[in-house]
Amino acid sequence: MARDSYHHGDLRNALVSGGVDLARAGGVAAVVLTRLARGAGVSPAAAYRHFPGGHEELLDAVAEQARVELADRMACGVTDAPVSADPVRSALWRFRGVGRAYVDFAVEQPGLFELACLRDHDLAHDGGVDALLNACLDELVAVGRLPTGRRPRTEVAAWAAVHGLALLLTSGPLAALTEAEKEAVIERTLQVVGAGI
Amino acid sequence: MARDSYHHGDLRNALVSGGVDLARAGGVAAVVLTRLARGAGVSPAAAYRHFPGGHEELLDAVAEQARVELADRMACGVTDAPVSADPVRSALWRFRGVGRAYVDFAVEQPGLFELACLRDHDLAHDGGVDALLNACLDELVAVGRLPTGRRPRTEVAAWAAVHGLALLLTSGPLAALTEAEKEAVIERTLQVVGAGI
DNA sequence: TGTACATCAGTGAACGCGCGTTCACTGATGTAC
DNA sequence: TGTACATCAGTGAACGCGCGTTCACTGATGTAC
Repeated sequence: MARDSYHHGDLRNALVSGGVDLARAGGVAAVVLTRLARGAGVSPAAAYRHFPGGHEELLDAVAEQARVELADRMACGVTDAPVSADPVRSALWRFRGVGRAYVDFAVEQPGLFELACLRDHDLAHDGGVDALLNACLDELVAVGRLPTGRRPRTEVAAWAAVHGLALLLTSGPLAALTEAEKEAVIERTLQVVGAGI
Repeated sequence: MARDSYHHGDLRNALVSGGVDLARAGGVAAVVLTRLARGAGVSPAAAYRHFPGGHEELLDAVAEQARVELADRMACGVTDAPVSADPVRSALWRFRGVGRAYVDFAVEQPGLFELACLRDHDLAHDGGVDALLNACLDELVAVGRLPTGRRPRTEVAAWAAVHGLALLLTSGPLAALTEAEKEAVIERTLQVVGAGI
């Protein structure tokens, strides 16, 4: 954190990764520019040289990083899914894995998850949440599990279910549930979505 | 708003309903104690006589009111649902109606919806969101549409779907959708949930 | 190879805003006698 | 029926905190000549 020379050398990255740490611990509200600068051993004004847009721009950068971590986690959920001889089963496992990863990330990193949901009004970026989800659904169409006619907007339905579940579990009425109960409601929700598409 | 006598007479109610108005317009962030008192024609300190817990207690009261409005709306969604000769179809329409009302409320009153979701960690209150939803699911069991074994935690799955959808539509990436597209994603989501339970 | 100078990354101190909260005090109300 | 007094609902002014943001200024870096 502290530095030797007058110039920091990599302040922008230091601020973003410090912001991720703050977000991990306390969500959006914890990502305070002043505290962040102090954490990097720098005066508050120094941050403005790297983020001309001030706090908002800094928050966007941290949120983007959070989104990358979420997407990574979801990609793992797909990769690590069991593989069956039956391509339909395999596709369902992957679809399930991507949803499961979304919820798991939210439960394990509620602060980062909150950031990831922030100001993400751009649906078009590749490699993001929706791209991964869409790939799974496309595969379900390809293997014949999901009729083409029902493909449109199915990604929204699936996303809504895991998104809502994530919020109910982290910042909602289900936050007080035991681990076992959380596990059970996650399973049931994924089951309903898997059966309903 | 302005008053004639030195004593207001009904300040507590005036503050709560003023809070609802502010929330309707700007969500939680708009429910500012100072502004609220000014709106009621009263000094800020006066509010503390009716809400010893200060801002937090006031917010709780406003949130409770928002929850009542949401529950009313959901009750209408059940009441106004089409009735069929087939009890299974009727039960499904009512189930669908309750979810639809939840999402509609969120879309039409995003500010109030935000309040309603705030600090509602009490699942046990009757007449609330979960009570209405549970009643619909119990009916689906009664008419034989939902096997008893699958009844547990199904209310969470259904809630999660409409809750997530509501948030994606109001404060999420789907906020920019056209009315027609919103309508379509709501329909598809309700369809998936209805089919999946 | 050294020197002048533009440029860039920092300092540190302070400002300002919004908001929740407090405090000593006052105006009205109602009740005991 | 009137009067003293406790009680309660208000006033208004100010405090304090947290935080984003700004400004004049300084320390380091690198490049032209």
